[in-house]
Amino acid sequence: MHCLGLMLETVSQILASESPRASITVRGWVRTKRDSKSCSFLELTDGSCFKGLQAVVDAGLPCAELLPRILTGASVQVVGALIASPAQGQKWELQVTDVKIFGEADASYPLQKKGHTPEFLRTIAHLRPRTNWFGSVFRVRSKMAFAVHRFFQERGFFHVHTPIITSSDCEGAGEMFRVTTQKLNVAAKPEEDFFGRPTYLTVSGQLQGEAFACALGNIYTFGPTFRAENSNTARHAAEFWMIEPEMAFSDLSADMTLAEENVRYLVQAMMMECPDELEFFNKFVDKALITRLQQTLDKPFERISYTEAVELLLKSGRAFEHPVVWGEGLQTEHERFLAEEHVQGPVTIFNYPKAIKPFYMRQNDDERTVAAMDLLVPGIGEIVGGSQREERLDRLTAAMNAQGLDEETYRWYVDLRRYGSVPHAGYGMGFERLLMFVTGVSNIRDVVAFARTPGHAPY
RNA sequence: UCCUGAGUAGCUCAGCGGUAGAGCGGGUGGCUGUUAACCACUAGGUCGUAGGUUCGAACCCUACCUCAGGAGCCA
Repeated sequence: MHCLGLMLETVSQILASESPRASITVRGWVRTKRDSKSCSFLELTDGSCFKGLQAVVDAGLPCAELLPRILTGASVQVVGALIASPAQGQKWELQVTDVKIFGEADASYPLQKKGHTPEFLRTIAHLRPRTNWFGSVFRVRSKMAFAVHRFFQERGFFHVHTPIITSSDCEGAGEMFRVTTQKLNVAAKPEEDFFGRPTYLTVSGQLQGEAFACALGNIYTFGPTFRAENSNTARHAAEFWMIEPEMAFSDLSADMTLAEENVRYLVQAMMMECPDELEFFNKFVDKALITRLQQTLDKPFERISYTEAVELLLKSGRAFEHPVVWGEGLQTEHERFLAEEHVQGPVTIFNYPKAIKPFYMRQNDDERTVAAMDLLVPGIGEIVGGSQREERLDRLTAAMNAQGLDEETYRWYVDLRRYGSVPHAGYGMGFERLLMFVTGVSNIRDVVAFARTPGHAPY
């Protein structure tokens, strides 16, 4: 029936045509059909770009008999001539000579030509990429993932594949998912389990990343991470992707600079490489999106020390729900004030109190703070968290003891300080949070293909 | 996990003690080089689940489930 051996031009390529074409073939899905007396208009999309191709089927053609079976959602092949469209609304259209149906879609197809809420579309995550909205999100996601690699590769960073299954938690960055082959309801005997010890899905590739930075110089990881936290917010998922560079012979200042450049590079990539999607998001998702992204590029990012930030918050005269106290973590409302009102743009907070940060962060000379940094962006909050790592053996082991960590588990990590230790620094950037920032999408579930959240993994 | 709000037709919602409603979407007919077309007709519902109050519950009460917004935790 259909010859599928040929790689056809995509709708994206066809719409970029310079001149009319005698005969082309297009395969895709019908987004809408509009019938007229003399002809029918099919809006075809193959997923390759935001815009669809209008195919015009003359009512007199033999293949027009198929039209009653071609409803919204049907998959078809159309052959015809690409001509300049005589009507407003599109540059090109296809004057159809032949139509074939791959698969019909009946009236129960949920994506009828009508606006749908993101909440409803979440319940049909297997079909939602066929919508304008989610098609755009996932094209952007792909472009951004490639841009992440480009950013680091252009700077000579090596991509390291750190393990997904691990036996070391990253200082309890979050609750972990246990990985086991043991049957339920037997007494847990980790020494008899598959790996002979308790293992988990990784919460971060940082510790292993440090090992490779202390060998290859500058490295990055970019892969899935898992948190079993019972977090029910629009900004948390149980499975998410994290970008984690680690630089040898580097300090907090260089770390902050890299993070800032990284965010700007990806914002720039969004604006240069996804113009149709950007315009769509700006119109239907977040009307301030383009303005905000442009400001991100125009203005240097600000940096404020934690201590300064606390002073700013205290001086603001704001009645915060949570009191501002030096030594406590910054609450969401505090971070929002700093990024959205004080700076009105991305801002990096650095040198946090030692007591609220994990053991591996480098102690500052003041003995009260560590060389940690969080990059906050308006609307989302923390998008990057990083630090200079403690490279001094005695300081590191002291911090581990103070936080009650098992030396044996971290022996290999401590070895990095025992043999040829170097100052080094790195950070973690939440890929989904970055996507939320560049698309204006306000719920993390809507930038993940099949989102995993507490009580929810239906695919 | 906590606080608040919401679950009624395929979708978005109205109805808030007395016979189940609208718009969109679907079907049929009409009109039209159409752009989320338009006009007429039509089909479509255990009112989230389980109890309770009442002569009578979509509506009031209780529990649970799901979703959303906010908080905590974080990326």
